[in-house]
Amino acid sequence: MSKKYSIDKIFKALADANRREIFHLLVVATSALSLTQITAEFDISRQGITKHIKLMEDAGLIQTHNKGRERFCEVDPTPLNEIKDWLAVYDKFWDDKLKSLGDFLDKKA
Amino acid sequence: MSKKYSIDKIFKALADANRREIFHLLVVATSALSLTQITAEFDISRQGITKHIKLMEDAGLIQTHNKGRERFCEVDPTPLNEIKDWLAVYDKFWDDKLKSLGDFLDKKA
DNA sequence: TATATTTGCAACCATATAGTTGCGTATAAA
DNA sequence: TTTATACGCAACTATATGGTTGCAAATATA
Repeated sequence: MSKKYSIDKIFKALADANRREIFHLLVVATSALSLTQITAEFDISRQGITKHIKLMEDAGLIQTHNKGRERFCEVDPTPLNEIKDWLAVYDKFWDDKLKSLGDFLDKKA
Repeated sequence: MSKKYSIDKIFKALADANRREIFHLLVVATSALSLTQITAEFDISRQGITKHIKLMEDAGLIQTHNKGRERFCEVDPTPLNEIKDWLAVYDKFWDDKLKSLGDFLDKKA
């Protein structure tokens, strides 16, 4: 089970409020949205949106497909698992640490 | 319960392999580490490390204190909760969606 | 066919990032 | 007191980021 996406790119993609809003918009949308539709929800230009989409696509968070002259975007939450896995390592570490502290205290008692 | 740390800064702090390694080093360390001690583990200069530490300190992921001529760093995992909270929103969203799909199918059956 | 819409590409700008080096200063050790 | 260590500050470089505009091409509509 090799890592499909770069965790650097995933963290970077999420480290921007506009991109997180785009992500949110695509999550709650009932269907794929075109670049123009997404642009309509923001104060930045279409090219700005395009760049954000590109970055998120490279991170695996968004998938796109062309239909006619339009380009539709939809969200793919899979890469979020990389972040969850990264976090889980430390949760486990601190959990184990607490447990061994408990064992230590039990022995003393 | 207001958000103490900027989620932008937290994501940004973690979006760099060197910084994640510094974080890891400080997690597994049994005590606080000085800048020189941290620098010894990396291929970049002390000033480079200093800059990374600053960024992580601004994100709340590291706390520092001076002792004599040395500056000690230790990790603070609290800001990771901001990320967990952010992720949880979407977990809940998709969970609810699945549940209502289940309800829908139950009614049809 | 002529016009309007959606997009991509390229150039550009300002600022941030990731890194360096040099130097001065404070603290500790000889 | 002299020397060595740990650090901060400032300047500098190269590249990335977040944004813009203008223009051309493809597709849809009148």
